[in-house]
Amino acid sequence: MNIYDDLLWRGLIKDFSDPELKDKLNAGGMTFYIGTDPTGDSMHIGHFSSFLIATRLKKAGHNPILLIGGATGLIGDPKPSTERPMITKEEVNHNVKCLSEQAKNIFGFEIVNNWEWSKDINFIDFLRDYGKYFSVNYMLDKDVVKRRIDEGITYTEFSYMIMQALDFLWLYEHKNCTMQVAGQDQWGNITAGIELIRKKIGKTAYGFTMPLITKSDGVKFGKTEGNAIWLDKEKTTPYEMYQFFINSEDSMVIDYLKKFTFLSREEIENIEKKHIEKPEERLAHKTLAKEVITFLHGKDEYDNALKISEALFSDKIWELSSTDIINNLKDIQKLEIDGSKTIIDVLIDNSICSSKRDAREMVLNGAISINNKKVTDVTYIIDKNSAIDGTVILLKKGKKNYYLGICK
RNA sequence: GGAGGAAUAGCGAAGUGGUCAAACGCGGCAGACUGUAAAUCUGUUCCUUAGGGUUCCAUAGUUCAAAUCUAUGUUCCUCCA
Repeated sequence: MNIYDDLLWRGLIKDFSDPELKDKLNAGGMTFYIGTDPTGDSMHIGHFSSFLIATRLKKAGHNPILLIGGATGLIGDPKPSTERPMITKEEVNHNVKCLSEQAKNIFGFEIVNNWEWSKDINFIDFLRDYGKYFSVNYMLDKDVVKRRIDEGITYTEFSYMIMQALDFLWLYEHKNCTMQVAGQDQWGNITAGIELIRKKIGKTAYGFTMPLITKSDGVKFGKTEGNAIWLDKEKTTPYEMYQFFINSEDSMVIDYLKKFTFLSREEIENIEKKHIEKPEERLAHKTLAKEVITFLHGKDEYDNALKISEALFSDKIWELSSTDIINNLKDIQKLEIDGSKTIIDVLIDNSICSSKRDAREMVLNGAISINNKKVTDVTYIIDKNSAIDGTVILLKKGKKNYYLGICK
């Protein structure tokens, strides 16, 4: 299967700048870029899917460049809802450094920073050399701007698309970069770049976007309990990531396999068949977790995540000794246990519950287990006596949240 | 610069002097059923030493009593120039 058909089958193509691009994609040999702004110090699962497209294209013989927006990150891409809070220059620099390193480790692409060519453009030149190519009418017609007309948009964010357009132009001129790939929310910015290149130097550039990955209710994919799933294993442990994927909705899991893994069409269709026959075995979920974690963190981390998950969710754990537990569960969240405390205090001190009222409610609801036994007594004392072998306390909140306490 | 309007819990949105810790919806969390899925049903969602305490943009006031009235300020929106 050629790359275009493969991307199409995986549902990774949303907007497409030019029908000609299809043949160009299949021919290979294009230099293209994919960008991200340094809004945080780690990429999350949302970046992952789009960067994987770059890997797919690379495998098809294209040449990827990764752009980190050290300049555009200082301005802020307009969100559909509200103005972004500005982040400090120090923070941006820090994030640029973290993201560059992370991207290099995971994907190994050439990395550029648009600060390099944006920093010396002065305001007058900006207006004369670039502003002149954009009519306000054209800019107002962009979806991101339109959606902000009622809410309000500052001149700063309004200007963002020009900055991104000049990135594309610069890369075209200096790196022979002829294509830009991004998420669907970037479509307006991509076309602005294509327009600028056409008007200013009379060349044709290309671009396409991938659709936003959502859950079945339309909510953006990639968050759990309000937190993003980060690619940095210090921020989201492989175990947490395993749990995230294993809990994917049945109705979406095949779609995720297409978008997050390199498995072939035959392999995925085969898994889909088994998934439909025996959904309770969750083969698709397990494969998804395995593929992604192995790609990001390697086989050892995956094996460990799998081992923890199987231990916690199969009751095998109760056959293990305290030493085994400590060695095997290194990724689950730790509890501070010193001396003896009531269960309420333990829940609050470890931010498992937000207040005493909340903690008491959890206990009374039967949501809290210590070493797999439900605790419904709010005065229950946690100390060595309640620990396995006098050292290990495994606390569970709800069905899926485990915490490990070690008594010394 | 001028004229109007708005600001309520994570979000949306009721409430226009006491019966308001503030209806309702969404979201979150938990329980039941399951397969660590979805759907459904139930409970819960400011803090608490369970007596109460602190809230409705901010500050100052009126009142026995303020989310609700007054003044000033802040922010946002609409229209006019």
